[in-house]
Amino acid sequence: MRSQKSTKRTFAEHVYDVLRRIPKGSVVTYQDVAVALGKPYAARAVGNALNANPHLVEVPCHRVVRSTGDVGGYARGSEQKIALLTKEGVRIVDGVVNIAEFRWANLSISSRG
DNA sequence: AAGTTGACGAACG
DNA sequence: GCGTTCGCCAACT
Repeated sequence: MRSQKSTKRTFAEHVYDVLRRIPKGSVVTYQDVAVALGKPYAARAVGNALNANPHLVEVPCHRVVRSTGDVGGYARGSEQKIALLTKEGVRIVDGVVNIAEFRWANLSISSRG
């Protein structure tokens, strides 16, 4: 089946596809998502993509946090983002998550797998 | 086509 | 360690 990323679609669409690979109880940084797409410097573009938030319920956008551990922002409010992560088992303190513990390392797209 | 914006990141002071 | 500045990329106007 190859990866469908060959399809034109916007950069944002690829972002949503990557977020769906994030398991419950784990989080990733904007940079990790950008790297997974092959653009390690597109962290801002990733954030911009999530800003549109067209699949708020299907894509776990709340599992994306900043490299500093700060939960960053959320279309529904950072409070909601923190609440969702906490309910999934992610430990958040003062709006900051320990990415050293919860950061997901298998974010690669892997054409086959 | 060109300029502005933004849920970021790293470097500088 | 904290606050500010520059730099990157894609989408929107």
